[in-house]
Amino acid sequence: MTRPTLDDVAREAGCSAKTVSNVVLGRPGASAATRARVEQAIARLGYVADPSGRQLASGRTGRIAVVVPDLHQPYFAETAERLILEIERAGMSSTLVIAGDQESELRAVASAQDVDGVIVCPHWLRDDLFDRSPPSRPTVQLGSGPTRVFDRVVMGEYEGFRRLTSHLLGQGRRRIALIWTGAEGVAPEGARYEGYRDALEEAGVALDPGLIAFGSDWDRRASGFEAMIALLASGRRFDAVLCVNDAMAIGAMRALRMRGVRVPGDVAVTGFDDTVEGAHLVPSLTSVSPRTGEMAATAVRLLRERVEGESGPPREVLVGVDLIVRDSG
Amino acid sequence: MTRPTLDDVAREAGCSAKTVSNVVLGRPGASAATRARVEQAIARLGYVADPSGRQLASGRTGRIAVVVPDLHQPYFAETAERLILEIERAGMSSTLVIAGDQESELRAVASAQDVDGVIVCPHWLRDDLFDRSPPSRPTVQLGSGPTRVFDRVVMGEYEGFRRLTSHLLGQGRRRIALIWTGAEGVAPEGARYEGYRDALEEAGVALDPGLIAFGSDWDRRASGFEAMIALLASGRRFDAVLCVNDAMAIGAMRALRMRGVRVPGDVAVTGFDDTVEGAHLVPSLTSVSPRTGEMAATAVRLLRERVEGESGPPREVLVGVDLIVRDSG
DNA sequence: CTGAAAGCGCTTACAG
DNA sequence: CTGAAAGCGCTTACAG
Repeated sequence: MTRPTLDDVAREAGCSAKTVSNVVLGRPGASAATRARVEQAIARLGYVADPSGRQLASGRTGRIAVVVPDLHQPYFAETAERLILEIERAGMSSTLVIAGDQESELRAVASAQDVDGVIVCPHWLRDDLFDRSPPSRPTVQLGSGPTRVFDRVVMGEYEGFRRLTSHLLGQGRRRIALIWTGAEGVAPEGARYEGYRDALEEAGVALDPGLIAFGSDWDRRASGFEAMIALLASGRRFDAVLCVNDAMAIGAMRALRMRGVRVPGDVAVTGFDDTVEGAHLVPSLTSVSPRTGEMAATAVRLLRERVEGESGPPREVLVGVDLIVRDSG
Repeated sequence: MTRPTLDDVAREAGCSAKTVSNVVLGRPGASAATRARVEQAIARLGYVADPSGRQLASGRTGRIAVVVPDLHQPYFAETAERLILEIERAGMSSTLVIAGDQESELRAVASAQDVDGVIVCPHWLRDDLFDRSPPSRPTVQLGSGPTRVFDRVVMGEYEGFRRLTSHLLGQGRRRIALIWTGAEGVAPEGARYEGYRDALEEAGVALDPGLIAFGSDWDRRASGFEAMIALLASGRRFDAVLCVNDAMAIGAMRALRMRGVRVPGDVAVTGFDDTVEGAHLVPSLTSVSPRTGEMAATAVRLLRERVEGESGPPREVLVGVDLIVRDSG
């Protein structure tokens, strides 16, 4: 009553193990008649290939590691879900690594074990970390980040922020605040910021640095709340606020509601990520949707190519975004 | 420049592979001197054991499958996160399976491959499904569900609902509605319902079946919304609503806000699960916290015992809950 | 198109 | 306390 092995099937079918292996792997090298005999034997014995033997012999695990900083923030949960389903669709399995700090995030990439490759949604990684501990497996990065050593799938952050800003300007709003992640006083930079800046410039509206508020990002919702409280306390007037992501927008809306500011009447609020949570808020959150399905599929494709031996320099694929106008602005 | 193997280490240390294996596995059977030589050799060569060889030889993968219906509902995302971190703490790795329908949920349990055991948060499973396809690996169930074939870790659902109901009664509320999951007209049953019923009975308040509203549960938030719209449309008076979980409470609050009903002034609202999302709502959601950390740790412990050979009938561990009173009721 | 044999990198009785 | 050998269940050149 022990599990049947490849040899059992071979004996049952009257052929060699090699032939059974060929049939199981769907390879050529088996006449139709032999193939049929093997398939019958497999069905009769209820044979299922043992992954351990296969892994040891082939050097492939058929498994991909997905690395995210956490699962309690909707963006990462939804991204992980997309990736896992996409990996399964590709006939592989996955292992989800939750890397809650820089050390574990680095280890997940530099010491990946028991997987053919890694897809990482980075939070703390920087290029220089890999000088001493290079990735142990082919690695693809999903989402923005400061690293340039892997293949990258990036979302249209510039495009998204530019379109959000233009959309608010189109409503006649002129005092458009920005809720940003990072230390107070460190000037914003990067694609999202440039999209905001360029849209204002195009409309001839001066960018007021006093309208930029910072959240510390230990928790996205909490830091959006914190940033908005600070912005309100500053006494500056504003009629819209662009938040760097949905989670911070949710925190910001909470602060506005507590202070009795009406959304979108007094202030329009926008997010970025198009999370389910934002869609269910009242008022529902205007946001930018990053086409996460396409991003996940692209990340899996790039990684599989690397696993198959693709060398060459790091590649970058830019995936488009969609503006999702809802009730908040 | 190929990876060093156990034999390389043995040669370097001047001993047999078996001894190296003993040292790596932290087993007795190696003098202090030998152990030191082996450890030096390991460090010198940068040896890391290959999981494939280990798996094939030992019959153990060191990996546990975690099965959830999805990751975009906060309860499942947070539960998966807890489990994965707990599994890692136990020195094992995990593979997260997202089973979006009954067939894949059953397959994840009945045809688990390449793992030592399975922890499932069931959504569609029923006992009779396992008559024909029994679990292929030791399996533990986390959360309530209609199955009795595995070890189960269940939360204090009865206690939680009873305490929530008593809490609302203590505020003087008497018309306490219930937002439930399931088909219209199918009488509610189970621990949560009994907690509600018994608390009302204890207070001498008659249970009004007209105050029970049903959501179809294809999406929790959406079905909470749907159920509340129907309840409001029924014209029945109520001053509180107990929702079967946080996600449905979030949908219900959205409906109340849309209709201009004040929370908690006109109607108190409570959830169940204590999700981060509920805590960030305005007004923040009163809920019951299931001690998810303890549940996850218990599930992992039970499963490891089964993997180690524990036989015996299915066990059940009841984990307590905490009442979390916030602003919504 | 198919076979017999070697080998992937470990662990595990079996000896001593 | 340690060694030599067999074996886990596959795949992969090598032959024919």
